Amino acid sequence: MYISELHKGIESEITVKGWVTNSRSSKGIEFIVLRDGTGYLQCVIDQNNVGEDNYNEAKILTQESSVELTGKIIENEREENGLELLVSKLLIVSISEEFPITNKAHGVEFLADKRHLWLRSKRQWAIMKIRNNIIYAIHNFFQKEGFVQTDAPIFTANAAEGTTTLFETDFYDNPAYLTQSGQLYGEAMAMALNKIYTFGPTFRAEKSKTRRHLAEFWMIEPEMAFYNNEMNMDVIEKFLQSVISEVLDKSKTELKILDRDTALFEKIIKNEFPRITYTEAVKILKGEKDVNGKNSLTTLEADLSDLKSKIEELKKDIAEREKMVSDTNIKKGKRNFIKSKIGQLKNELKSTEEKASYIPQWLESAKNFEFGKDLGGSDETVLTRMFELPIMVYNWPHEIKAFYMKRDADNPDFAKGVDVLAPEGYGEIVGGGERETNKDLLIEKINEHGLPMDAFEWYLDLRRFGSVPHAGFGLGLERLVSWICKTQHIRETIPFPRYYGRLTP
RNA sequence: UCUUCAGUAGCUCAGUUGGUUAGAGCAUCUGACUGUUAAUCAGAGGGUCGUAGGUUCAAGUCCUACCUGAAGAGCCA
Repeated sequence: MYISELHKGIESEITVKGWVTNSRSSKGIEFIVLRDGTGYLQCVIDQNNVGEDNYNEAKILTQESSVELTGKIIENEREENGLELLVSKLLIVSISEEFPITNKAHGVEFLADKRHLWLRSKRQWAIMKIRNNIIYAIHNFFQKEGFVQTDAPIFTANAAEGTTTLFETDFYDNPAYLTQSGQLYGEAMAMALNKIYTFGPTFRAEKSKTRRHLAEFWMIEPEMAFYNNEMNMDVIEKFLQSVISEVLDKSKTELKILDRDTALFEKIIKNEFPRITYTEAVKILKGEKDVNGKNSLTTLEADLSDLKSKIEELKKDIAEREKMVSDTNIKKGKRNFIKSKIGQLKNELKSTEEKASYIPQWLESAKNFEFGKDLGGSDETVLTRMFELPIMVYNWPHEIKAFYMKRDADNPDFAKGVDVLAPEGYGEIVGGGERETNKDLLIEKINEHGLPMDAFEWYLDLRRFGSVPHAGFGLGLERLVSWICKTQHIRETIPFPRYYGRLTP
């Protein structure tokens, strides 16, 4: 029986198969926390119940040893899931060698090296389950809305946007690149199937070293025929609300394990997202325009002074606890507990100081933002800080957007693109817009970007044969997972992350 | 690519102004304990201080270069 189904078997005799994730012992009694991939369960091995042979076997169980345990399921309020297994029989499947990942703290590099084992830990388990639910919710939404899922190729002859670095491979003695977007192919398929979406891996060879970047990530790219950018934004909003609402519903346990506050999500699924133009966004960023009485520059300054007082508090707290540790009368266990708390506080202090040190730079960068430029990571953080919900920034200067973005006839300097910025500093999770339908403008743009025209002949065909207005967007799956799970780094959101400097395991 | 910080036991870290034989917790092993929740208690083993040079009577500690990692910027989803 799977641990997730045990509530059906209370008071009955069942067998669970899994791995020992933690064990504690006392004389004549062993407590084992078993995980089977579907959940966690405390199992009690009492010498009086299992007999001496089984009990002696239980004593040699190491972390991650695999076992089959038979016994009676009983209710126990002290446990997280309210259940406990009174073991009557123990069968060892395999005794594990010393497991490198313990229940204590580990550094990021060590965990990344041991990713294949790290995935077994509770937090990673919860993230992977949420990732799965997000993927399911995405398909669910599009399928219900009548979209057809199609696939774009991974090998491509050239760049879609030309600006970013590509991974080059050898394709039968010719250079080929790993795709950085399936969008152009999505457009072709939308002309054949109307509303479509692609769901596949994409690759960017940028040497980005931030907590928001991966070299290999999964992207969802819907494309809709006969849609303009306003309709596109409506879809994005409905889509994100639908996914979040489904995750809220299905991933309660996992969100709790991650200690994720879901109040924000409740608001998101009930309220329209603010839509602001790039021009407005710049004004807000520079502090020239307030949002609900809030000014970006003063908000940032207030954040800074909050951080500073937090730093003082932490320092005081640490000093007090260090005094407690130096007391010789204190019990060893208590002292270790305080020591580990001090370690935690020191880490918190370090990251708070780091954060505080960046704010003045962010302030400068916000104040001096040059109209016409793309929003940087810090600008996005400042901007989203002004709103509670995700925000949609639309109508961007056409020069900083891709060649296929539709020019706004009323404001020729702008293109009908839209970016969705996630709250809490998670940045851009969606980028999209309406596509250019004017073939001559497209040709002009392709030349401007210095792209090889012959590689885009097929794309221009889409404008030659029954061209229609159409729009779409791209969602970075890992960015969404990262935000929903509130992870420290995007590398926790994919089973085996690939990023600058990381190719194994 | 740039800026800042870091690299000491299997893991997480401490190591004061350069000064005796390099320290703790966890993990491992041995023992104690009949309801533990990161269990606790007693004991044991475990080190090329990232690498290479240099300064010095003396370097984990100071200097230089390189390697690796982290955070941020740039670029982006």
